[in-house]
Amino acid sequence: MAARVRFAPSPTGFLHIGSVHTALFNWLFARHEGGEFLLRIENTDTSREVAQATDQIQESLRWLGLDWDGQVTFQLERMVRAQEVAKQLVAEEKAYEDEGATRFRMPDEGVTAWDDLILGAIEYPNEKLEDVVLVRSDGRPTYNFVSPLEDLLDGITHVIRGQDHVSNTPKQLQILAALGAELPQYAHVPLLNGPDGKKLSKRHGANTVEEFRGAGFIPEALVNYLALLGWSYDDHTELMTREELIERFSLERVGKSAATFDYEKLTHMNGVYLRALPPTEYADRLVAYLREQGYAWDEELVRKAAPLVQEKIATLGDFPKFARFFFERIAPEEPLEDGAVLPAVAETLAQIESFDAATIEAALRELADRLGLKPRQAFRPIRLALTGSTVSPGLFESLELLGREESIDRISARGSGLGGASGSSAR
RNA sequence: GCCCCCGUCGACUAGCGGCCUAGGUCACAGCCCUUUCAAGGCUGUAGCACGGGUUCGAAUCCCGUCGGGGGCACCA
Repeated sequence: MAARVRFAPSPTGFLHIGSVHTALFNWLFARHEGGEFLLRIENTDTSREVAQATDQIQESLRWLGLDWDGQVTFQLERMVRAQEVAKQLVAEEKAYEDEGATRFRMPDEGVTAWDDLILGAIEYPNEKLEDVVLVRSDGRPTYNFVSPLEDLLDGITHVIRGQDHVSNTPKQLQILAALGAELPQYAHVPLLNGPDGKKLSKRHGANTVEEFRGAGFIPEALVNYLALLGWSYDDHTELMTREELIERFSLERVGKSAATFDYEKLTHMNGVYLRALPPTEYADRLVAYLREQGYAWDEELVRKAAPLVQEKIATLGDFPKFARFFFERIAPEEPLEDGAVLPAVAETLAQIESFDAATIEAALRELADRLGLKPRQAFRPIRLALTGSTVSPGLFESLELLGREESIDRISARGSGLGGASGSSAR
């Protein structure tokens, strides 16, 4: 039988990165096995918020490239079916009515055991199993009942989920057994922690797919990084394409212990992916990102600036700060302690025949040499006057892009009203 | 409190009894390159939680301790 797995998020807000992690493992497993990856929404009502969250989840998965098979299913649609099954269980005396609710009769001797594909053999003493509520007194079935029931209905062969579900497993196993179901295999993947070892939360930084997207991470980097949390291919391979991940993924190589989400490593990897992009595609992504983020900067100028920053920034989100000076004048972040060279620079720039990076560089180096200045001494004030910062893209390329007139303007205007923005503004 | 799971550098991990004076990556430090910042190159700091066993031999197997996480709802 072909493998069939499912990702079953509850529609509460945005998709959390921890959920994405288990979704990814499900997806990689399904694709590797040539099986199916189902998307099931565990909704318990049909409010507007749920509808929005449902759309959001799908949008996030699409952005990540985690495509699912078949139609999205909703837990709520299975409510009546679940109630019927509960009645059947009562009729068979495997469950009983209790103050209006339906409870499952758990065995109180022996152990419930299963061979977890990741954790290995696990035994759970049945005496610790409570008679869980199957259906609430208001008629709504509970998670621990519907979830395994839906797995049965959907023909799920492998339940791949977070380790926070291991103690639910014996309960669900008992319910499934009472239903006469063929039991699925279970694989509990390690949880993700924040840098402080605690559960990943708001204060650790980006948390949801949307936040990572907004911060300028790109999906292939995020997917690659996430795959490496709790799974590894060998002792040295880290950069892998989507296809390589699918080809190499296996549950046998998934680790048992929780992993700490390291934003710095993700950022580094994102930079690696960004730099490896063909220039045109890099520009495309940058343009799309800036548009998404609400920047109204001139697209042609963004495309021209793109190659100047590609080698420099690790996330698309760094672009606005790093390259804003291309779009508006910026007051120097620190005083020009030695701006004496500037008039000579302006003059030089006015005189050179062609205003391209190579010519500019040659002329300015010659100027610095003539003034007996080291390159870094001579160029620092120029960079500051031009970009407002001591950190920027290549100086000569930036001058070329800015153009002769604007460059000279900025260099001459220093001290006199610099900071008055011109051109289009952001947000 | 009870139950379950986990425990290799600061972080992610390789290691499934001898190949380990423990390898790779991020971070960190130094050097090189360099118009700044990155990138890149080279070098380095840093780890088998602890204590008992088993074995000729243990990071690898067993037990205990300690530590961490998860769960114990008419939440999902």
